[in-house]
Amino acid sequence: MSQAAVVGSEFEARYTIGEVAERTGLSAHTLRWYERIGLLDHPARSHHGQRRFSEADLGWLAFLGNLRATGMPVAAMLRYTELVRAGDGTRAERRELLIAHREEVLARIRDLQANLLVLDYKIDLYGQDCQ
Amino acid sequence: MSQAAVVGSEFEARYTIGEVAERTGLSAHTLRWYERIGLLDHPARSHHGQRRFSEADLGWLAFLGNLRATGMPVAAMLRYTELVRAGDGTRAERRELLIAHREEVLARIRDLQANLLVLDYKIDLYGQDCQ
DNA sequence: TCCTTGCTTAGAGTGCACTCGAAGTCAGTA
DNA sequence: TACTGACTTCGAGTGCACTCTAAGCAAGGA
Repeated sequence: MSQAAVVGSEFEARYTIGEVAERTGLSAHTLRWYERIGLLDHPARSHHGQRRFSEADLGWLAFLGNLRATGMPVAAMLRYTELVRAGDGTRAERRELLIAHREEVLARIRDLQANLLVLDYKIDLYGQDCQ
Repeated sequence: MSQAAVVGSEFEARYTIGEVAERTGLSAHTLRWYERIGLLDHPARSHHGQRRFSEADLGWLAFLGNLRATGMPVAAMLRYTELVRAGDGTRAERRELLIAHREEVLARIRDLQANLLVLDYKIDLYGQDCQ
């Protein structure tokens, strides 16, 4: 990590794309792609034109990571991002979107667990020695 | 469902591809594709050359459905299928394969639950009215 | 007779989420 | 001086799991 990253506020822009790639597990290509499609605000630039991401950018990427890890499609993440950009008037709608997504994730977990039972049963059968 | 489906043994072949499609939720196209790539044994044929699936075929498809629903890639399902075809000598290996898969699924569930906590937190924040 | 459902092969198309390549430039570091 | 890593556009490629089309034919039911 760069020395410049040791101090500073949430909005101070200091991480290079390479550093952010390492921290988030996304590739530099993907970060630029996120920016291009609108998932990510255009980050600050250094005086040489290189991207410099802030703590706030990292936080946003981490949240996108949560959505992604729970299987939200990019199109829905984009919708959410646009609501955030649209300001406080969209808070209720954002909340509903997250709640609907949570329901889907819960349903997926239940589904996985149900299917897991069948797997367990099959594994048990193999543990004995018929069929 | 056809009348012919009312009685008969596990190995009696009686379901048309359309009936199987309806029962499994897979399309007729996909069923033929499964057969072509080796996920499914060639089913019996009627005297006119049409596929006639047995109860046993349906059972196998249901099990494949479990694997699929837990996110097993087709390549791994194929590996498992080949082990089944190879006979009883592969039972230990099949069991290990299923156990390894179960571990992955459990890990995925844990991961979903962890990410869900963040979502819950965010939803809570929206429930109040800051940030 | 017409409609539905089935059959065949081989290949193309779909949707998602990246992922990479080309091709050239620029800045900082060892 | 050489190397590394950043920059640009933008289109093509990847991998997965289907999904469909074409084109023509056959059987069964209303």
